[in-house]
Amino acid sequence: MDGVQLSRRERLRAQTVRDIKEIALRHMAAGGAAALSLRAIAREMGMTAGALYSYYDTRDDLITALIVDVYENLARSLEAARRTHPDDPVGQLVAVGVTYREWAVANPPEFQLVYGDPIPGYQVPEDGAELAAEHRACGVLIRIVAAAWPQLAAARPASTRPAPGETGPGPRSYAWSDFRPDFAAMARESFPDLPADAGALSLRLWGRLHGLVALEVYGHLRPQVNDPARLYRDELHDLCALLAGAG
Amino acid sequence: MDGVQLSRRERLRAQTVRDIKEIALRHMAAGGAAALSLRAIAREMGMTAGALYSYYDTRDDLITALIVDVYENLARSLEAARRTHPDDPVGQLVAVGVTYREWAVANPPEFQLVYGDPIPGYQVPEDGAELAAEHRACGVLIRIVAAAWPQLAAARPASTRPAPGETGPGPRSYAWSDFRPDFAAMARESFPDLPADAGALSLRLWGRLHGLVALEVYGHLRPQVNDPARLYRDELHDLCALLAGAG
DNA sequence: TGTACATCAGTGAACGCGCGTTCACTGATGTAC
DNA sequence: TGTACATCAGTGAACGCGCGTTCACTGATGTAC
Repeated sequence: MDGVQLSRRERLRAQTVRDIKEIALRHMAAGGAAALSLRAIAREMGMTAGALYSYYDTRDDLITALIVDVYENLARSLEAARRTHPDDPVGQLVAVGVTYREWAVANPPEFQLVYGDPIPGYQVPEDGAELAAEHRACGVLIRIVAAAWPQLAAARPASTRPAPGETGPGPRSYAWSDFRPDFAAMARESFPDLPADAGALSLRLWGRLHGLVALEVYGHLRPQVNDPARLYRDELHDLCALLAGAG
Repeated sequence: MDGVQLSRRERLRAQTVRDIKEIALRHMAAGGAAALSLRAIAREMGMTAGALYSYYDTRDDLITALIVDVYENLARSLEAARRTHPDDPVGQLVAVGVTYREWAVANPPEFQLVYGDPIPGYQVPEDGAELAAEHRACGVLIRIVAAAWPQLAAARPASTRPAPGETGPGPRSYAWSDFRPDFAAMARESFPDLPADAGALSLRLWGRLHGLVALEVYGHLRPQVNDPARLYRDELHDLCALLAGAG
């Protein structure tokens, strides 16, 4: 596949790693992220629990590998969705939004793992691997906002919608110093001239996508509405109005 | 307090129940909802694990009691916030939104318990107590939307913002049959003439409030932005534009 | 091609731990006369 | 006011369970000559 010749042993090993991860995610689907158990995985693989220690030094190492994997799959899906609408930020946002929801609904354990409760006893590794993976997923929205920004800036003087009525003065502008250095660096690396307001807008868009999706995945929408997807579609629709600069 | 004379035994018992719940919530703050353990609670209370069985028949009973408690505290807080701005739906929405975030940020374990991962092994009771409690919290938003609806309906012909550009035709209207009977009943009990579109709008507003709050509570905003509260404030601001009918 | 050696995935048993739950019991609190 | 009895919160020990991790080992796969 990737041109590197693998020995029989290496191929088996890679396959076993894939199996371990796949089973781990499946188990989480049933019992939540806290139900991730080395012994249970080994049992389903027909191995001894101790055997897993030739693949991961510790339970936390497995969890970290899963989390990084999940972020990367998500980022890949979102980026693919974005690319289906070249030169059309609004279309991109709809595609990414729909993909975000569909991914979450189709893979609840993955969603829980990265956006849900922290796993009891799990320590986030200090090498920042998780953070980098998360930023990659977030970068998709930044690219969309960056593409839309010229029109947006032209359509309205301030960077966000002006204040209606009695809710006080409109929001002030952001500066890049309002963001963490890692995040600012990630955004400005690809788009050196991007204003900080675009970063803020990206995060807010992320929040809007996330809200209904999180509620649905955790079962807080189904007891109320028959078709959560429709609600989400309507929401995406309004959200595009914000991006299109059409008031 | 409530006029009923309690025996010494009954007072002690009520106090113990309060202690149990308080300790349980505190433990969840440290280890997530999965870290809730009868033995750990008993240990901190200076009791034997078995002693807890004079208060709750089973671990799940304790969890149910906690969940209902949390929903009721939340609903009380939100309703109090709403009442600080009589006859001003936009002000109410801001107050409720701010309160929702502040409650979540101040009480992560409570937030996790009701909006986070399901607890491993926990079975939702069939008496619907949880659902009723959740509807109570949701009802606050419905009351706000209901109060704002006359102006909203006057400001725009369709119930939601018209479609900008190429995102297809605008959203269709909702009917109450699009919602679950319990939810529809809850909404129409207080507001018999409320159109179904108002129910949809309430849920969407809830989603918007929830998105940034969930991201923040689970640590997905702090690595990016210095002041998540400001982002949320800006978001609330736009959200009010939607409610005020000002396009 | 065959032999000697190194690698290493996996075994099986053990470790110490915390868990929810049950059960016979003790002893203080409350009640009826 | 005192006595006899009922209630019931809490004890302490035990149950069977699953967990992460370690360790000496076996035996198949791979490598060097």
